[in-house]
Amino acid sequence: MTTRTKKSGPSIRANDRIYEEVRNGILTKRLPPGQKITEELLAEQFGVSRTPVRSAIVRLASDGFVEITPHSGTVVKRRLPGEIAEIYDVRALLESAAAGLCADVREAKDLSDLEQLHGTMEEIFNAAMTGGTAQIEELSLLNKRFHERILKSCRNATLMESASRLMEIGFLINTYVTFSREEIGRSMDDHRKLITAIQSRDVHWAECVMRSHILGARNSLMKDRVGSLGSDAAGTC
Amino acid sequence: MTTRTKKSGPSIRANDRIYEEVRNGILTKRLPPGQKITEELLAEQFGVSRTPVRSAIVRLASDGFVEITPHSGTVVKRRLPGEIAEIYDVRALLESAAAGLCADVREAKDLSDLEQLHGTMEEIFNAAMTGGTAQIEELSLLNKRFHERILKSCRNATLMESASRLMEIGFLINTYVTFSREEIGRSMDDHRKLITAIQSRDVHWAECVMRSHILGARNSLMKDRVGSLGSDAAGTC
DNA sequence: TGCGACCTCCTTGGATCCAATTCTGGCCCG
DNA sequence: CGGGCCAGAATTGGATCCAAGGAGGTCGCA
Repeated sequence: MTTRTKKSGPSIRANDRIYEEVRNGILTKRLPPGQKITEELLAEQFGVSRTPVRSAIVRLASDGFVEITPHSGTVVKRRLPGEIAEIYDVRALLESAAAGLCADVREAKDLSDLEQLHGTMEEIFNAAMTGGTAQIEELSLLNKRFHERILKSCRNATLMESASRLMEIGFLINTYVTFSREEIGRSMDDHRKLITAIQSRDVHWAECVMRSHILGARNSLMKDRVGSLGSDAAGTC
Repeated sequence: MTTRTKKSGPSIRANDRIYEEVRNGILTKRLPPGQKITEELLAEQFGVSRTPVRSAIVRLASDGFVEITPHSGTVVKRRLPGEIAEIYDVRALLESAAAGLCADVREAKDLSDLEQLHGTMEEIFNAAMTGGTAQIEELSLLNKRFHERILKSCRNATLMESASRLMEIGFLINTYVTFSREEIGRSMDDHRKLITAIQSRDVHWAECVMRSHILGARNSLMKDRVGSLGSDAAGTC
């Protein structure tokens, strides 16, 4: 995770802009793993010198998005397939704990936010079911927000940060992996149950649902098939 | 965590040297929280230009050791007291899982390494008991190695990395916090039990011992007292 | 023809200079 | 006497230039 430097007011460092942009490119797979990144080229594309580009690349490397080999070059980091399972295992650990804590404190604002996020997701999903084209990217984003909202509500910034970090790297892998419509439906059911568990302050239930939710996604990802929905379904967890 | 750039052979980048050195200074509290860091000064101290210093600082910021405010300066990051509890809570989660996994696979090399580390710690501790001056720093380092060894043996690099990251930040806080001789003794008992649990492949026991071990340390740290041993005892977990 | 050494080009690492911004201290005015 | 404003100094951000190291191609030799 990057300790973001405070961007106060109108002064945006080229540094930050480039970091953000390139990171985005990597997450959306516009810059695929193994893609070579040259400072010169980026500098040209952004209309700046190599200096801010270098800063951005150093940060990207520090955050695990790219890999620098001295005097040779920088490439978008390749992730081994096994890492997917690892990441999801750790996410299951951290996020189930977060869900439990969230159920324990159960603040009204947390619940209403989760309800709203889930409601929007259901709308989009149902629209897709009734013939509309699935806004998969939108669903994926909302899903991420849902998980992040639970992490935030556990009142442990360290836990939140550790898990967020893993989520981002995870998305870096599974964005193009497809899930079936059934799997997405099950995922949304999980979210529903999660909200209910938190609502009823059932710490243990919340933990178990979250763990099951994430390990389920892990299992789906492990049997790398192409999915029965479209060709562009996105991660469900 | 920093994705360390491969330092192949004899070519060491000034970049890396400075990062390592400053990070070390922060961990040993030679550079206390809130300490201002100027590129110019560091450059002078290391006999290089500001360029590699800037790279190092960017990495340090990315790894959460310092905080950059644009055009203003860089300071060693201050950690709120509450973060200690947070970090130990998450460590308890991650490392107990690692201990369980370690007990599950139970490879001979893992056990012998742990035995050896523990043996050395006992020697130093006993020497201190019989009148010798306690090598607190040495004990602290061995303790860190012990925990890292368990993390390594769980065969999940992601888990290891997440936990290591937290351990380092933790040491950043509690290096000067003192533990009593009794507490250090209890901590070593925990390690002993941990080895036994792993030896007998008792996954659940290993998990519980580790969790208790870390939460115990968390509790000790929370009642920030000065301790009954010397004035320089170090973290026990 | 295959292997190895060398050489050139490409890319990054570091140094230095200039620009932009923010902080500080002093001064003026109310 | 206090607060706000302005200017200078200090410090970081960015640009450009030069150096160092590595990868790939080519030529020569066995």
